[in-house]
Amino acid sequence: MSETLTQRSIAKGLRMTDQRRTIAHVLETAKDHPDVEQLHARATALDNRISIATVYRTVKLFEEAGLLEKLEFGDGRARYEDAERDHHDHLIDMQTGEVIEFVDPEIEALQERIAAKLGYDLKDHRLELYGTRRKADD
Amino acid sequence: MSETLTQRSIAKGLRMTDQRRTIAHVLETAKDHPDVEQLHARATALDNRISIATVYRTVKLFEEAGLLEKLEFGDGRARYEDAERDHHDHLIDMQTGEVIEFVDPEIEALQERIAAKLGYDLKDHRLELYGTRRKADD
DNA sequence: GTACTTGCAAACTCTTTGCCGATGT
DNA sequence: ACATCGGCAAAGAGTTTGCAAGTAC
Repeated sequence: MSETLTQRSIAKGLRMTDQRRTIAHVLETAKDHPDVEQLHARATALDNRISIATVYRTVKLFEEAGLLEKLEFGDGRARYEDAERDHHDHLIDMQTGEVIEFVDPEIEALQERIAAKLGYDLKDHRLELYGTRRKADD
Repeated sequence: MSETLTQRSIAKGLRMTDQRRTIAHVLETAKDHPDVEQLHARATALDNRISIATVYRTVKLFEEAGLLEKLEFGDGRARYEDAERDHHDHLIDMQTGEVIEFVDPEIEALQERIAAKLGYDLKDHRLELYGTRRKADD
């Protein structure tokens, strides 16, 4: 489970090219939540034979293989993170765009409880929870 | 507080045109979470002098006036709902796109607690919480 | 009357795709 | 060798914007 993204890609039967290896490396070493343009910039810095189309194709490929998780925080750009990392959720500051990761056991239970109340089986559905909190609202 | 969107728009000093009135009416009577294209279709059915550009401009205007809340559920389309409605959160079925509204006091407390733990003052920031739950993952 | 609003079409941003030469296995 | 991949440029989807005519106040 602590294999590299490249190793897991190969294990999934994906063909490993220089471009994919570089993109995988960028993803693995990213400590933030880069969007595709940022991934491309970082990948190109390591190897300039990588087009943005390839970055899009690669992240989609990895996502469909279950290696990456796609995150969409409402700014119109998709972000990706390693699906093998420990589970956590995200809190977004809508003013600054800052992304805060956190883990809270309650939210896990909460999602399960709400899903159960609504008759959703989490084995069959992937659910995402969107909670909004306004500045001075209730 | 139970005024119509049109009334609240006027109260905010916005100029009230036929188009805006119609769009406001569509928003008010919507029981689902229509995207801009759906809003335009419904508005046009009532008055065909409304272009999609005006729908985009109007929802943005209303949002900036604090009358509407913009929802982005990761499908690339923005949705809007009346900001004066009772507070609630959303759970999205990522397979079907179904949007489920719910209220849970715990999630409110949770957001406040996490924000406090991270040193965020909810008076100054609008925070959104994204919780992901995979089908067979933990 | 004047500043604001609208429709239209063009522009813009993010993402996907067709074509064809290049590459992995 | 052969299927697959990648670069490029064009196309798509959703959204924004410049402009000139129209409207609210």
